[in-house]
Amino acid sequence: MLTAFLLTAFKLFLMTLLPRSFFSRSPDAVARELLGKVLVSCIRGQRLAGRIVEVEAYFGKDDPAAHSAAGKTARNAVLFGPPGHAYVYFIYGMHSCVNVSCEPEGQAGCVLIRALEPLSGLDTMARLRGLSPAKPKMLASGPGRLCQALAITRATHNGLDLTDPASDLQIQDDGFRPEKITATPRIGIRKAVENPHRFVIHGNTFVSKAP
DNA sequence: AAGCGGATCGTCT
DNA sequence: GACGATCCGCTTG
Repeated sequence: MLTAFLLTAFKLFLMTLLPRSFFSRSPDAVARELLGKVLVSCIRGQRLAGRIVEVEAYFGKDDPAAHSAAGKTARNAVLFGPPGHAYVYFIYGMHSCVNVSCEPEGQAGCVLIRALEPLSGLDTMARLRGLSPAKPKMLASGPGRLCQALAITRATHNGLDLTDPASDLQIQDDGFRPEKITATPRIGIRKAVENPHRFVIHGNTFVSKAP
């Protein structure tokens, strides 16, 4: 009991918030290095957290599949702002998906977070997902699922600064480093289908789809 | 195990 | 007025 408490305290102590400079780079580089980091959502004082195990890179220039391909609009404006902010969009009439803006201000690259390995707050995640009992792989394996599990919506989270210590949505580093990363084509798009800009932690069972 | 279609609505043409 | 960076349940094999 005491040991568990000390381990938890030590782990929290080791947690660091990723700085804005981390995100002010190419989406490919940010995507790869986001694997293994921890996405944290604080909802009504509770900490819902999961390790990022699957991501996709989208580019501000020369990427027909990106939401920013046709230029800046009210919907995608966050992508053209400073790096390290949440771009949350609503899709198919019922799902939310969350991205992190990358590259310097004015360039619209981003990384779509596609799957988490749940770490804390699993009971609440299951309730938010409408699942009982909680099957861990059903909680946050998929971009729509993870937003539902962490209560992320466009109305509440779009534009949040993920590098702000006071933010209710953060990305933290707990020291975990993936042993091997696999690159595959991106999922669910119809343009630029071939380019391998989807990255997963090799062998992780919480990815949304087998490689 | 894999494939199909319905649900559902904000955004841009 | 069409479509989409999805999910789920149902069907078939």
